[in-house]
Amino acid sequence: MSSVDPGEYRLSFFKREGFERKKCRYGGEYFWTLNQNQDHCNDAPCVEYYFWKLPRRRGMSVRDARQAFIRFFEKNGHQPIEPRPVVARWRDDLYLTIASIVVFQPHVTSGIVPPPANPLVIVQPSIRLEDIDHVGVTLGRHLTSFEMGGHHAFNYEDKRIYWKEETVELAYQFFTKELGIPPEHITFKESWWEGGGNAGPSFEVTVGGLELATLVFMQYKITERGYEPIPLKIVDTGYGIERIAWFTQDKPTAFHVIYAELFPWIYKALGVEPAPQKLLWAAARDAGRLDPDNPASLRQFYEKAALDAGVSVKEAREILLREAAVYSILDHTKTLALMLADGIVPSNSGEGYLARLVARRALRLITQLGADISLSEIVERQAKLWGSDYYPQMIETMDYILRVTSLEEERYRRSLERGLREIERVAKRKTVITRDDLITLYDSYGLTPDLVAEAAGKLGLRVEEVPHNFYALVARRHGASGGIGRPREKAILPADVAQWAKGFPATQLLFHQDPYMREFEAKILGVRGVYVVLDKTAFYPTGGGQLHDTGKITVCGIEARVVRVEKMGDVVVHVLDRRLDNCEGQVARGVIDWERRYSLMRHHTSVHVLLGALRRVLGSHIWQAGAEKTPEKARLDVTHYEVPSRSEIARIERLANTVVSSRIPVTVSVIDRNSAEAKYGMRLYQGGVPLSARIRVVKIGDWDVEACFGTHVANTAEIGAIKIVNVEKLQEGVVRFEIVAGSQVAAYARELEQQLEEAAKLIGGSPRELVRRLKRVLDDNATLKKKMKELEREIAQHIAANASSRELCGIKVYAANAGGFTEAAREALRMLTRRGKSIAVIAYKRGGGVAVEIAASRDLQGIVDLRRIRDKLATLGFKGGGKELHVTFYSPKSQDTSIILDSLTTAIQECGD
RNA sequence: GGGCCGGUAGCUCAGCCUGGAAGAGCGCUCGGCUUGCACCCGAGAGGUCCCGGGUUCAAAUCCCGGCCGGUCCA
Repeated sequence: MSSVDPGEYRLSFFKREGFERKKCRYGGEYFWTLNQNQDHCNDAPCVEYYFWKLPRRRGMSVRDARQAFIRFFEKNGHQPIEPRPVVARWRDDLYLTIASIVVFQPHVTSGIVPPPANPLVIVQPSIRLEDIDHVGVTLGRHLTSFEMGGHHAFNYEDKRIYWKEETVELAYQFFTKELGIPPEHITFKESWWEGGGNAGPSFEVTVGGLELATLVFMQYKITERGYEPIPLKIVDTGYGIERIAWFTQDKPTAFHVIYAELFPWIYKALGVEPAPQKLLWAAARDAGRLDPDNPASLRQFYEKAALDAGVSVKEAREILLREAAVYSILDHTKTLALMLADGIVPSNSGEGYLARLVARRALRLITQLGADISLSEIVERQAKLWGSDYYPQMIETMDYILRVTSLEEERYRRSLERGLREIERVAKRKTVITRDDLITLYDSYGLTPDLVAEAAGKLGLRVEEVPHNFYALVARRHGASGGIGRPREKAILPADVAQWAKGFPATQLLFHQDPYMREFEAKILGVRGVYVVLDKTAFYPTGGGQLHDTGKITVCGIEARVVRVEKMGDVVVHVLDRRLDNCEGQVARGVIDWERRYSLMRHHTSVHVLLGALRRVLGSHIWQAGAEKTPEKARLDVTHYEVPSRSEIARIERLANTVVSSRIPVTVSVIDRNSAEAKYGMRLYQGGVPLSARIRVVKIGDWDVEACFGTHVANTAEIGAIKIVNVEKLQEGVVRFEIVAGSQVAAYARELEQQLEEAAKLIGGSPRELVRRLKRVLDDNATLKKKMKELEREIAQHIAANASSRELCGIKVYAANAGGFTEAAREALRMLTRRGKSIAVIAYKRGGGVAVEIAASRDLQGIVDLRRIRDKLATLGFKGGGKELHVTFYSPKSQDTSIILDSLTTAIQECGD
């Protein structure tokens, strides 16, 4: 922000109440206050925390603060809205809900969908992991999960709700009346907010050194030309619920307030002695000024706390870091419980990785403290605590939460073991662990430098000093990112065609009016080569994971095949196998390939049925991660933490088929988005979120309901049958189910039959006897293998026994020809050199030529060097080499082996000592 | 989605850097010792060195591609 018009912040509210605009003597920001003597902005890092000294309402818990917030704004004309999950599944550019406004982006903020209420109030659990390293160290300024209270107003050009004046006044009323803060202690600091392509002026509301709220006025769009006003002006406020609770209590850190119920217990569970109150308070007052990224600031922080508390700096640092670890564990376990309760499956990519990251951090901290408690035990406490407060889903999904947490613990334990073995391996080779080693150990095994140092110390290894920018160095190894967020669909039509198609009115979708329509007549609106746009169509375009229809279009005496159908916005584009020039304006007759379409419909409905079955058998964390329906089969990728067992798969299949035989009607309705969400929740959005005010809802009785564009059968009975034909792990946290339905079940069975028959034919016998025959063949194979081995051994013995031998300088020299028995040759070499003082030469055929392998008994180590006969063999056309006691040579020409053997023994004699 | 690490006996792994006769411990089988045991002693069986290609006289080892797992990061 370079030059904001000061007028943006000049409110008549300030004038009326007597606020003055001043400039902070430290940070230089402008702020508004009633206190004529105030010369600072009242915000960290310009002042230390002193809110404990202010008169104010006392003793609010997080729950109290949340309720007070909602009730105050409800009283002032706002409608309370239920919070959304912390997993932002409706966003393709974000994994987690990081603020209350995220709930309304992009559908409401873009103006397409009206807000569920206006104005509204919401307390939205939010997760931000950017500052995860600072959690605890700053004694409460940073949290990975927090509740963001927001009162939002959406001002349309023709409908104004409220804007800056009312927003600031509401905040002022809330803080003075609800929290009892003396007006002269409230500071409104001028600021500028940007995010998600929008921008606007904002006020930060600070009291006693603590920022309690931010009031944002979204009014610009950020473009290449700069800021442009947007028609929809949005009041976006964020009140820190946890901070408000902390503010009202005389507690040194936010954690003492948020986790009051867990407090004595967590120290005992972790085996940590709580920090002395004096030190804690000394640190707490100064914590607002701490810049945890700055080593100098950290040093000062500990020095000051030590001085104030009268302890050594070393002691202060140790105690406070241990405290920070306890706080972080509290923070991370709550965040993990939140993530898991909303259905995240930990994995190595996507939002799953974020859950694993949080779990890993907590586990490492537990390890660091040397505590003897399982992560799941702490997570269970958190889930019980918060589940009975604002997050009932934690209770509902408790089994899943605990199951997955202990799986993560197990995983952590295993990779820790793996890493420690790696350190041992390094220890064998060298005595110092370098910085590069540290980075590799962290990057490949997840071992943090302190864990390495501890393990290395035990092994007597020296560890190089950890670079201050360690994590930056790790990041540097990872190079450029592959793009943020979830992958987007790529272009399917040539750019010029896509552009052309946009010029037509929305195509009337006959397949939605009647999915059973096979033939129709429509007017040709436009033709561009093989691309055709009609005023209405029964041809389904690829979308929602369902493949397009095929068929034919007859017009002006031409019959053309429809080979592909795509959707560009609201316009359906038919791709033909020939050009339809000069047919524009004519009425065309379309006929779709019904077999294909019906198969697609059955598969599509089957996928919805399957999803319902998966949720019931595997749990409510099951979300669609991808789907594709073709005429041959359908596949559904879902989030799950392991490949389901055979019995689970059987249960899923049985349940799905029960739904088929229950003859459940499939109903489709296009309804207002807010009421659909209110009725069915986020579950609706399995295959992505359409950006529209009304959504198409496909409902299968009480079994499943999804927002869906596809064509469906009218009753589950039409599916006929569902067969799961394949289940596999697609990637960590995602399992793929492949199914066939309807007549494809028969096709699948026929294919299996054919395979059985083919196998039976190969093996001899009928399909019925296949298993029995196969067992026999495998047994035979094993016996044969064994016999072969014995035979090789016997041949080896034979070769060894028949080897010519002569004695040279007290060393026996054997020579033999092994023909084509390579393995036997090796074995014979071993036999002949086992007794000592012996050398064996064996020739055998290999490829088109002849190989010679020479070995000496181990007791000749240092006495003979077989490599010295290399020159001699080279004259015979051999190449090769080896070690002192074992050499191999090869000649591509077939040679008389007896001559070679003879000359070799001579050579050995010549070389012999 | 990308970087890094890994895949060798039923299990846990060594060997790979520096190419040259496939290894250890546990488990298994048999024998001995023992009233019994997570005891001890001896012998033995057990291998697609992940898959495919390349380099080489020679590849578990080096190079390329793929599959699978781990880990860090988007």
